[in-house]
Amino acid sequence: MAQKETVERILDAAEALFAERGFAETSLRTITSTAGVNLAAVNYHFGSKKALIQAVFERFLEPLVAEIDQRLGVLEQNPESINVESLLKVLSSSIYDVHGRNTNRATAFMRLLGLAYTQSQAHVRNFIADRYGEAFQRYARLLKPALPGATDQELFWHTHFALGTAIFTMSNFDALRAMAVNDTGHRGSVDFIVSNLTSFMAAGLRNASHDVAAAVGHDGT
Amino acid sequence: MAQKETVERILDAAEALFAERGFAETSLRTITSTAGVNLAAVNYHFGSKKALIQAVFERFLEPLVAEIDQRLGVLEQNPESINVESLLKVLSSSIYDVHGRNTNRATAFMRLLGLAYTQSQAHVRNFIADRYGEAFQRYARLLKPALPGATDQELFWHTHFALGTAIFTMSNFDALRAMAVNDTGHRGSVDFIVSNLTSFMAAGLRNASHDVAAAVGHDGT
DNA sequence: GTTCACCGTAAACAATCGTTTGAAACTTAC
DNA sequence: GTAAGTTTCAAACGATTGTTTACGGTGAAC
Repeated sequence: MAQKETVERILDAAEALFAERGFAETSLRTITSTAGVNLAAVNYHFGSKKALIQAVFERFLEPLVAEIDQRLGVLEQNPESINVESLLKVLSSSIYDVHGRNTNRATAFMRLLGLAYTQSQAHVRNFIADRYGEAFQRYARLLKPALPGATDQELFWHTHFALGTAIFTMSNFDALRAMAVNDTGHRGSVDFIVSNLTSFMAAGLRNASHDVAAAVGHDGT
Repeated sequence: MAQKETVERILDAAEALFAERGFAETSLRTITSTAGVNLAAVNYHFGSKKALIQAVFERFLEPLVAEIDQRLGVLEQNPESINVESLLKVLSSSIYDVHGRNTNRATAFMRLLGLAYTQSQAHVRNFIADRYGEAFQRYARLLKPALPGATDQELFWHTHFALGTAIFTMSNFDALRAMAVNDTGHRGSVDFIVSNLTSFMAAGLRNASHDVAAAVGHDGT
């Protein structure tokens, strides 16, 4: 029971603590103490703190990307069913299916994804880009014909706008829900929020290109 | 020349370094050394690192919020001119006018705004909420009639979706631009990106409500 | 010329960080 | 039961962190 238990306990604790406070703000000592293992165990099993961070991402991204990839394969067999909404649905459904009803885990991971972008940790971005860049490119290839009329530049920025919308919302999910119940009296079901989020992203992707053309010259310097 | 020079040199260096690496990742020693002042000067003039962080935000939020507030006052005198686009334009124009053509400062400023949300620094969020919460509420009051047909719940979530889009883009501005030049060959001018961002947010705000109604029951549990 | 308040400086402070060490405890295999 | 290999452990390492101290310098007030 030795290794596997220790390694997974470290990963569980690290995942939760990183999501809660960030990478630099979480020390190995708080990780190992909440995991109930010795301090040296992290460097023994993972080698370094950076490697631990990457392992946390790897554990989560591996099954998720596999699920997305498989669903994209299914979608490609019915090309006429490919559109913005169905492509977005692939993502939300994959997250939901891979990590099931464990909403805490899913939101914790989304916060991690957001932190990977925001915290300067370049090695995390490089790791993700190296490891899963191919999957992202496949997704982008399918999205492009679903948004006819958009230039490559527009496609890039609009997809990252949509990505940002999702990451921000998920990474602050609990805080936003608390504010929502305070402001509106309704907490909002997960389905309700995800549906609204998907609609927002789809509307932005679909309509931004048409609206922006008149407002600015496409210099792109 | 003593005090003013030192204080502003510290603020300049801190602003640039915080934007570049984040708060926890920037030590007082690197701040004071790039500012060319003594290490103890930070604690002497500001009291602590937290107070320095707040001072950095205060220095650039103060004129910005004042500019936004003034523009909202102008807008309110022509109520028929109030719509989603004009309200979003108030924000982008204010940033542009306050920090002028100094693109570096503006993007650094954007990253700081994003970091304020993302980095767990609770004291920053509390400071901003206490200081500038009133201005945010005024903006929200003007936005509501600009989005007729949306329920309070939808209004809340969609505005926070838009907020997330902007914050994510801002806080990763340089990284996204680097990816853009890699993927598309174009870096994208600030005007181009801001225009696309505004269009994306406006499209999302306008159209999300209509699209979502059919897709999910408005349970909001 | 002395006082006084303010500012800059070098040095040290205590705390915390990630990492390493060397030996004990354990598991596995023969 | 012994040897080999793996995992755990307490302790320490060197480096870096934010903060404080004690002292030197400056310039205006009177």
